[in-house]
Amino acid sequence: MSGKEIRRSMPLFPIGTVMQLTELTARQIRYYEEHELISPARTDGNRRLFSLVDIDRLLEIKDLIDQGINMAGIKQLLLVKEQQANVIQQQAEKAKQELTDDQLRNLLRQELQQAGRFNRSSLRQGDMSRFFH
Amino acid sequence: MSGKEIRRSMPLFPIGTVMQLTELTARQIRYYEEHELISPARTDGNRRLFSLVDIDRLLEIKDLIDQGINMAGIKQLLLVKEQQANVIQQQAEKAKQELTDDQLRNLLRQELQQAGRFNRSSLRQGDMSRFFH
DNA sequence: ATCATGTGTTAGATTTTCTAACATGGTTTT
DNA sequence: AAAACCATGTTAGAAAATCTAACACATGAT
Repeated sequence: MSGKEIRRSMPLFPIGTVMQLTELTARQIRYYEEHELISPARTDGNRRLFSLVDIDRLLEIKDLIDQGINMAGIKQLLLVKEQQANVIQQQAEKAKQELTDDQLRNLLRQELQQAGRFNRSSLRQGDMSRFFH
Repeated sequence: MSGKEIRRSMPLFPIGTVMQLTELTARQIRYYEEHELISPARTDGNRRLFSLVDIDRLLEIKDLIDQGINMAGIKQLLLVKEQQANVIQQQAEKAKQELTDDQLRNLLRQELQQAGRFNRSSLRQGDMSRFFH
Protein backbone atom coordinates (compact mmCIF):
# COMPACT_ATOMS: atom_id res chain seq x y z
CA MET A 1 0.00 0.00 0.00
CA SER A 2 1.93 2.92 1.35
CA GLY A 3 5.20 1.03 1.62
CA LYS A 4 6.46 2.27 -1.68
CA GLU A 5 5.69 5.85 -0.89
CA ILE A 6 7.37 5.60 2.49
CA ARG A 7 10.51 4.52 0.77
CA ARG A 8 10.49 7.13 -1.93
CA SER A 9 9.84 9.74 0.71
CA MET A 10 12.57 8.55 3.04
CA PRO A 11 14.93 11.44 3.90
CA LEU A 12 18.36 10.40 2.69
CA PHE A 13 20.28 13.10 0.87
CA PRO A 14 22.08 16.17 2.20
CA ILE A 15 21.85 19.35 0.21
CA GLY A 16 25.24 18.84 -1.42
CA THR A 17 24.16 15.65 -3.10
CA VAL A 18 20.90 17.25 -4.17
CA MET A 19 22.80 20.13 -5.71
CA GLN A 20 24.71 17.73 -7.91
CA LEU A 21 21.72 15.64 -8.79
CA THR A 22 19.53 18.58 -9.74
CA GLU A 23 22.16 21.09 -10.80
CA LEU A 24 20.50 23.68 -8.61
CA THR A 25 22.42 25.91 -6.20
CA ALA A 26 21.92 25.67 -2.45
CA ARG A 27 20.46 29.15 -2.60
CA GLN A 28 17.84 28.07 -5.08
CA ILE A 29 16.90 24.97 -3.16
CA ARG A 30 16.51 26.91 0.08
CA TYR A 31 14.53 29.59 -1.69
CA TYR A 32 12.10 27.04 -3.06
CA GLU A 33 11.68 25.64 0.41
CA GLU A 34 11.08 29.12 1.75
CA HIS A 35 8.27 29.40 -0.77
CA GLU A 36 6.94 26.00 0.26
CA LEU A 37 7.48 24.26 -3.03
CA ILE A 38 9.30 21.53 -1.08
CA SER A 39 9.52 20.53 2.58
CA PRO A 40 12.67 18.50 3.14
CA ALA A 41 13.13 16.77 6.50
CA ARG A 42 15.76 17.90 9.01
CA THR A 43 18.37 16.05 11.00
CA ASP A 44 18.58 16.50 14.74
CA GLY A 45 21.22 19.12 13.97
CA ASN A 46 18.89 21.02 11.63
CA ARG A 47 20.55 20.02 8.37
CA ARG A 48 18.14 19.39 5.50
CA LEU A 49 17.62 15.82 4.35
CA PHE A 50 15.93 15.25 1.01
CA SER A 51 14.00 12.25 -0.26
CA LEU A 52 13.67 10.92 -3.79
CA VAL A 53 10.26 12.55 -3.89
CA ASP A 54 11.87 15.88 -3.00
CA ILE A 55 14.42 15.46 -5.74
CA ASP A 56 11.84 14.57 -8.33
CA ARG A 57 9.94 17.62 -7.29
CA LEU A 58 13.01 19.83 -7.59
CA LEU A 59 13.61 18.55 -11.08
CA GLU A 60 10.04 19.39 -11.94
CA ILE A 61 10.45 22.84 -10.43
CA LYS A 62 13.59 23.38 -12.46
CA ASP A 63 11.70 22.47 -15.57
CA LEU A 64 8.90 24.88 -14.79
CA ILE A 65 11.36 27.65 -13.96
CA ASP A 66 12.98 27.10 -17.34
CA GLN A 67 9.55 27.62 -18.84
CA GLY A 68 9.42 31.04 -17.24
CA ILE A 69 6.85 30.21 -14.58
CA ASN A 70 7.20 31.99 -11.26
CA MET A 71 6.96 30.67 -7.70
CA ALA A 72 3.24 31.25 -7.38
CA GLY A 73 2.53 29.52 -10.67
CA ILE A 74 4.73 26.59 -9.84
CA LYS A 75 3.11 26.21 -6.46
CA GLN A 76 -0.30 26.00 -8.02
CA LEU A 77 0.82 23.64 -10.75
CA LEU A 78 2.39 21.28 -8.27
CA LEU A 79 -0.74 21.39 -6.17
CA VAL A 80 -2.99 20.61 -9.08
CA LYS A 81 -0.75 17.83 -10.20
CA GLU A 82 -0.76 16.31 -6.76
CA GLN A 83 -4.52 16.35 -6.72
CA GLN A 84 -4.69 14.89 -10.18
CA ALA A 85 -2.27 12.19 -9.19
CA ASN A 86 -4.41 11.37 -6.21
CA VAL A 87 -7.58 11.22 -8.23
CA ILE A 88 -5.95 9.10 -10.85
CA GLN A 89 -4.53 6.73 -8.28
CA GLN A 90 -7.87 6.36 -6.62
CA GLN A 91 -9.52 5.72 -9.93
CA ALA A 92 -6.86 3.22 -10.80
CA GLU A 93 -7.45 1.39 -7.57
CA LYS A 94 -11.16 1.35 -8.10
CA ALA A 95 -10.57 0.30 -11.64
CA LYS A 96 -8.37 -2.56 -10.61
CA GLN A 97 -11.20 -3.95 -8.59
CA GLU A 98 -14.02 -3.28 -10.98
CA LEU A 99 -12.73 -3.48 -14.49
CA THR A 100 -11.32 -6.12 -16.74
CA ASP A 101 -7.70 -5.81 -17.74
CA ASP A 102 -8.71 -4.57 -21.11
CA GLN A 103 -10.89 -1.84 -19.76
CA LEU A 104 -8.17 -0.86 -17.32
CA ARG A 105 -5.61 -0.47 -20.06
CA ASN A 106 -7.99 1.79 -21.87
CA LEU A 107 -8.62 3.96 -18.88
CA LEU A 108 -4.94 4.39 -18.15
CA ARG A 109 -4.24 5.31 -21.72
CA GLN A 110 -6.88 8.01 -21.58
CA GLU A 111 -5.49 9.37 -18.36
CA LEU A 112 -2.03 9.50 -19.79
CA GLN A 113 -3.18 11.47 -22.76
CA GLN A 114 -5.09 13.82 -20.53
CA ALA A 115 -2.05 14.34 -18.36
CA GLY A 116 0.17 14.97 -21.37
CA ARG A 117 -2.11 17.74 -22.48
CA PHE A 118 -1.49 19.66 -19.29
CA ASN A 119 2.05 19.15 -18.11
CA ARG A 120 5.31 18.45 -19.82
CA SER A 121 6.69 16.27 -17.06
CA SER A 122 4.90 13.05 -16.33
CA LEU A 123 2.65 12.40 -13.39
CA ARG A 124 3.75 8.87 -12.79
CA GLN A 125 7.32 8.99 -11.66
CA GLY A 126 9.81 11.82 -11.56
CA ASP A 127 13.00 11.99 -13.50
CA MET A 128 14.99 10.45 -10.68
CA SER A 129 14.18 7.08 -12.12
CA ARG A 130 17.09 7.58 -14.44
CA PHE A 131 19.46 7.41 -11.49
CA PHE A 132 18.34 4.05 -10.17
CA HIS A 133 17.60 0.54 -11.43
CA MET B 1 24.67 -1.75 -21.06
CA SER B 2 26.45 -0.25 -18.10
CA GLY B 3 23.98 2.54 -17.54
CA LYS B 4 22.27 0.74 -14.74
CA GLU B 5 25.50 -0.05 -12.96
CA ILE B 6 26.66 3.52 -13.24
CA ARG B 7 23.53 4.60 -11.46
CA ARG B 8 23.63 2.03 -8.71
CA SER B 9 27.26 2.85 -8.14
CA MET B 10 26.74 6.59 -8.11
CA PRO B 11 28.19 8.09 -4.89
CA LEU B 12 25.29 9.78 -3.14
CA PHE B 13 25.13 9.14 0.58
CA PRO B 14 27.19 10.59 3.43
CA ILE B 15 28.16 8.30 6.25
CA GLY B 16 25.41 9.53 8.53
CA THR B 17 22.72 8.32 6.16
CA VAL B 18 24.50 5.03 5.68
CA MET B 19 24.66 4.54 9.43
CA GLN B 20 20.90 4.81 9.65
CA LEU B 21 20.25 2.67 6.62
CA THR B 22 22.55 -0.13 7.70
CA GLU B 23 22.43 0.28 11.48
CA LEU B 24 26.21 0.13 11.56
CA THR B 25 28.35 2.62 13.50
CA ALA B 26 30.71 4.99 11.72
CA ARG B 27 33.54 3.12 13.38
CA GLN B 28 32.42 -0.15 11.85
CA ILE B 29 31.95 1.30 8.41
CA ARG B 30 35.40 2.89 8.45
CA TYR B 31 36.92 -0.29 9.77
CA TYR B 32 35.44 -2.30 6.93
CA GLU B 33 36.82 0.20 4.49
CA GLU B 34 40.21 -0.05 6.15
CA HIS B 35 40.06 -3.78 5.49
CA GLU B 36 39.03 -3.16 1.89
CA LEU B 37 35.60 -4.71 2.12
CA ILE B 38 34.22 -1.50 0.61
CA SER B 39 35.72 1.46 -1.24
CA PRO B 40 33.38 4.43 -0.98
CA ALA B 41 34.10 7.49 -3.08
CA ARG B 42 35.25 10.76 -1.54
CA THR B 43 34.14 14.33 -1.97
CA ASP B 44 36.66 17.01 -2.80
CA GLY B 45 36.79 17.63 0.92
CA ASN B 46 37.58 14.01 1.71
CA ARG B 47 34.19 13.04 3.10
CA ARG B 48 33.07 9.53 2.20
CA LEU B 49 30.22 9.20 -0.29
CA PHE B 50 28.49 5.84 -0.57
CA SER B 51 26.54 4.34 -3.46
CA LEU B 52 23.64 1.93 -3.40
CA VAL B 53 26.13 -0.78 -4.28
CA ASP B 54 28.19 0.14 -1.23
CA ILE B 55 25.13 0.01 0.98
CA ASP B 56 24.05 -3.34 -0.36
CA ARG B 57 27.53 -4.57 0.32
CA LEU B 58 27.49 -3.25 3.87
CA LEU B 59 24.23 -5.04 4.51
CA GLU B 60 25.79 -8.21 3.22
CA ILE B 61 28.82 -7.66 5.44
CA LYS B 62 26.58 -7.13 8.42
CA ASP B 63 24.87 -10.38 7.67
CA LEU B 64 28.14 -12.25 7.43
CA ILE B 65 29.42 -10.65 10.63
CA ASP B 66 26.27 -11.83 12.37
CA GLN B 67 27.16 -15.30 11.17
CA GLY B 68 30.46 -15.05 13.01
CA ILE B 69 32.66 -14.68 9.95
CA ASN B 70 35.75 -12.50 10.31
CA MET B 71 37.19 -9.86 8.00
CA ALA B 72 39.35 -12.26 6.02
CA GLY B 73 36.48 -14.64 5.49
CA ILE B 74 34.12 -11.91 4.43
CA LYS B 75 36.65 -10.51 2.03
CA GLN B 76 37.01 -13.86 0.33
CA LEU B 77 33.29 -14.48 0.24
CA LEU B 78 32.59 -11.13 -1.34
CA LEU B 79 35.31 -11.76 -3.88
CA VAL B 80 33.97 -15.15 -4.84
CA LYS B 81 30.49 -13.77 -5.10
CA GLU B 82 31.65 -10.98 -7.34
CA GLN B 83 33.32 -13.46 -9.63
CA GLN B 84 30.27 -15.67 -9.65
CA ALA B 85 28.10 -12.71 -10.45
CA ASN B 86 30.38 -11.82 -13.32
CA VAL B 87 30.37 -15.29 -14.72
CA ILE B 88 26.64 -15.54 -14.42
CA GLN B 89 26.16 -12.20 -16.07
CA GLN B 90 28.43 -13.12 -18.93
CA GLN B 91 26.60 -16.39 -19.38
CA ALA B 92 23.31 -14.57 -19.28
CA GLU B 93 24.47 -12.20 -21.97
CA LYS B 94 25.70 -14.99 -24.13
CA ALA B 95 22.49 -16.81 -23.45
CA LYS B 96 20.38 -13.88 -24.48
CA GLN B 97 22.00 -13.96 -27.88
CA GLU B 98 22.10 -17.66 -28.40
CA LEU B 99 19.16 -19.20 -26.66
CA THR B 100 15.44 -19.13 -27.03
CA ASP B 101 13.48 -17.53 -24.26
CA ASP B 102 12.51 -20.89 -22.97
CA GLN B 103 16.06 -22.11 -22.73
CA LEU B 104 17.08 -18.85 -21.07
CA ARG B 105 14.49 -19.21 -18.37
CA ASN B 106 15.80 -22.64 -17.67
CA LEU B 107 19.39 -21.51 -17.38
CA LEU B 108 18.56 -18.68 -15.03
CA ARG B 109 16.57 -20.99 -12.81
CA GLN B 110 19.52 -23.32 -12.58
CA GLU B 111 21.86 -20.50 -11.73
CA LEU B 112 19.58 -19.26 -9.05
CA GLN B 113 19.46 -22.62 -7.41
CA GLN B 114 23.19 -22.94 -7.61
CA ALA B 115 23.64 -19.55 -6.02
CA GLY B 116 21.20 -20.35 -3.27
CA ARG B 117 23.23 -23.36 -2.32
CA PHE B 118 26.25 -21.22 -1.52
CA ASN B 119 25.14 -17.94 -0.02
CA ARG B 120 22.25 -16.86 2.09
CA SER B 121 22.02 -13.42 0.55
CA SER B 122 21.16 -13.26 -3.10
CA LEU B 123 23.57 -12.48 -5.87
CA ARG B 124 21.22 -10.43 -7.92
CA GLN B 125 20.35 -7.37 -5.99
CA GLY B 126 21.16 -6.36 -2.45
CA ASP B 127 18.69 -5.68 0.26
CA MET B 128 18.57 -1.98 -0.54
CA SER B 129 15.80 -2.74 -2.97
CA ARG B 130 13.47 -2.61 -0.03
CA PHE B 131 14.14 1.09 0.33
CA PHE B 132 13.15 2.11 -3.16
CA HIS B 133 10.31 1.61 -5.64
C1' DA C 1 11.83 55.25 -12.31
C1' DT C 2 10.48 52.30 -8.71
C1' DC C 3 9.34 47.81 -7.11
C1' DA C 4 9.22 42.95 -6.84
C1' DT C 5 11.60 38.57 -7.97
C1' DG C 6 14.92 35.18 -8.22
C1' DT C 7 19.58 34.37 -7.43
C1' DG C 8 24.56 35.48 -6.02
C1' DT C 9 27.65 36.34 -2.26
C1' DT C 10 29.38 36.84 2.26
C1' DA C 11 29.90 36.20 7.37
C1' DG C 12 29.70 33.77 11.58
C1' DA C 13 27.76 29.92 13.94
C1' DT C 14 26.72 25.02 14.21
C1' DT C 15 26.87 20.27 12.75
C1' DT C 16 29.05 16.50 10.57
C1' DT C 17 32.82 13.97 9.27
C1' DC C 18 37.73 13.06 9.29
C1' DT C 19 42.08 10.80 11.20
C1' DA C 20 44.64 9.14 14.92
C1' DA C 21 45.09 7.39 19.25
C1' DC C 22 44.01 4.89 23.20
C1' DA C 23 40.59 1.66 25.76
C1' DT C 24 38.16 -2.75 26.18
C1' DG C 25 35.91 -7.28 26.19
C1' DG C 26 36.24 -11.71 23.80
C1' DT C 27 39.18 -15.21 21.36
C1' DT C 28 43.35 -17.42 20.08
C1' DT C 29 47.98 -18.50 20.63
C1' DT C 30 51.90 -19.38 23.22
C1' DA D 1 47.58 -18.06 32.64
C1' DA D 2 49.73 -14.48 30.07
C1' DA D 3 50.25 -12.41 25.82
C1' DA D 4 48.53 -11.17 21.46
C1' DC D 5 44.80 -10.33 18.39
C1' DC D 6 40.26 -8.68 16.79
C1' DA D 7 36.34 -5.91 16.31
C1' DT D 8 34.42 -2.11 18.28
C1' DG D 9 33.88 1.97 21.58
C1' DT D 10 35.45 6.48 22.85
C1' DT D 11 37.82 10.77 22.70
C1' DA D 12 40.24 14.92 20.84
C1' DG D 13 41.25 18.32 17.51
C1' DA D 14 40.96 19.66 12.76
C1' DA D 15 38.52 20.37 8.51
C1' DA D 16 34.39 20.36 5.65
C1' DA D 17 29.50 21.04 4.91
C1' DT D 18 25.49 23.27 6.06
C1' DC D 19 22.67 26.78 8.45
C1' DT D 20 20.48 31.54 8.84
C1' DA D 21 20.55 36.25 7.91
C1' DA D 22 21.85 40.05 5.42
C1' DC D 23 23.01 42.71 1.61
C1' DA D 24 23.85 43.05 -3.64
C1' DC D 25 22.20 42.83 -8.27
C1' DA D 26 19.97 42.05 -12.79
C1' DT D 27 15.65 41.68 -14.92
C1' DG D 28 10.94 42.41 -15.77
C1' DA D 29 6.49 44.48 -14.21
C1' DT D 30 3.86 48.66 -12.71
